[in-house]
Amino acid sequence: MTNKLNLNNLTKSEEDYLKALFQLLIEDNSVKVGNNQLAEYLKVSPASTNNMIKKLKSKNYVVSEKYGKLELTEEGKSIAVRLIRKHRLWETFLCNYLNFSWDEVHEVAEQLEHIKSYKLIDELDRFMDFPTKDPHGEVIPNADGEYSILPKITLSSLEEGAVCQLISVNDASVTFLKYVSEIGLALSSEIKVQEVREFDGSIKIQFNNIQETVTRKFADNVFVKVI
Amino acid sequence: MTNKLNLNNLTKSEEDYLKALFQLLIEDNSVKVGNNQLAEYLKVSPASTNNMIKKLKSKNYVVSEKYGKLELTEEGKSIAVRLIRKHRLWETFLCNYLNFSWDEVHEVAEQLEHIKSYKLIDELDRFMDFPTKDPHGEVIPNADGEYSILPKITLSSLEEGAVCQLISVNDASVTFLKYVSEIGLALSSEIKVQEVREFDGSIKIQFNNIQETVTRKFADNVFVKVI
DNA sequence: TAAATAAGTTAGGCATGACTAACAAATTAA
DNA sequence: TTAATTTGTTAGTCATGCCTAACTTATTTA
Repeated sequence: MTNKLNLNNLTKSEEDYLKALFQLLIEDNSVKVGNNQLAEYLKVSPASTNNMIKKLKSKNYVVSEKYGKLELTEEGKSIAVRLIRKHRLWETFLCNYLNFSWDEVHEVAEQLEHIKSYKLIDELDRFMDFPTKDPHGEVIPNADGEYSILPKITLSSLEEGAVCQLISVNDASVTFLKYVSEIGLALSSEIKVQEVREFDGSIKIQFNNIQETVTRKFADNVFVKVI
Repeated sequence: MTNKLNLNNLTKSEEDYLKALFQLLIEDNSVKVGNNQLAEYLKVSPASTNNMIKKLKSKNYVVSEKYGKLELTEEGKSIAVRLIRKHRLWETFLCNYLNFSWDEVHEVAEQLEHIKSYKLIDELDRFMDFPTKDPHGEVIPNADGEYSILPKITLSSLEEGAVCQLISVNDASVTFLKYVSEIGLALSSEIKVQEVREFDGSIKIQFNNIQETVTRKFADNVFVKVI
């Protein structure tokens, strides 16, 4: 178990970098995450990333060799997981209690996840009776930072004829989320891959008696469980 | 009615200064608020305040002449009121739904009031069924920024023999709030001023068959209605 | 009313976290 | 195996918002 007592005097930026790194490294299970990749993910310049990584290394949250790949220390991971927990609990609250829709919660949760108070988030958790998944289907880490990282199978990775169930979607793009709900997809929807077109990677799918053709980019953001 | 469409691109600091100025000017009904007074209230140096006031003047939130008293424009007031609304709604939420006590809410609400989302705060308001007072007895402005500023009579301003009812307390000090609840005072408590001591301004009060002697400083932070 | 005090302002500095431009190292391809 | 490309680093700049020290203007009060 990692240190629970540190009062987390990190800046908003430091937190953003650690969370981004965690999502690239652990959630996306990348073999190598480099400086430029992190910069692109965060939409800042490589120079800014380089600076911040130096700082995070000096604080022992990040480890890397010069010109080498970036890695998180246990401490770094622990901070990132707590941020993810906060983000997902707030998203759940916004959706389930404050009438926010799927696609409206991300931006506000990005702000709320930086509020510093252990009591706040643990009480919010209790208030909602300890939810285990957020509105996008993502697992919410518990107060001890434990959670299962489900292997993320994208819809785009399936072959023709496969039948699957929608378990989560990438929440980072409002337009994507709007599109998902517009065509009628929802968590747990059963999807059949009818045709995969070599030419542009687009996929013809069927669900609830609806047929749709979606792009490769779309299918990359839809995570499924094969059934 | 003031402009509702501005998307409020103010920094946290700018918001803090506007809110502080509002509380000194309007809520405390001060005849004159100067640079140093504002600096002291915010616990920053007069030089910092001077800088920020320049910036807020250039943005038309503040008006003042060189070496003159500070004043808020309508726009400035409107922003401050919205911050106060957010602060008090969050305090109410923390107390009534998340098991926070009187003295724990202020610090977290100071963070939450800077979250930028009209929907968030209006939905929170609706969720709690439009409360009109926060846990410390302060009036919560409505979504249009309207609210009554009750004349604040401090316990310290009363004379011997006066009987009054506690309507609100200054929420800025944790130690003060702890003390208030420890001695058994609560909102609506009926208080009788038994003795005012010239020497040090301390006051002997009686409430719920309890007798207590409180300091002048304490009595300055307790707001009452004479009955 | 002149000196003392209080209040307000300016100048210059520092930390954070962005940026661009220039350069160095590593990787990939010809 | 060298050249091209990608990736990473460094140097220098800028805005924000804080600071101290020095200075100016206003207000008191002796």
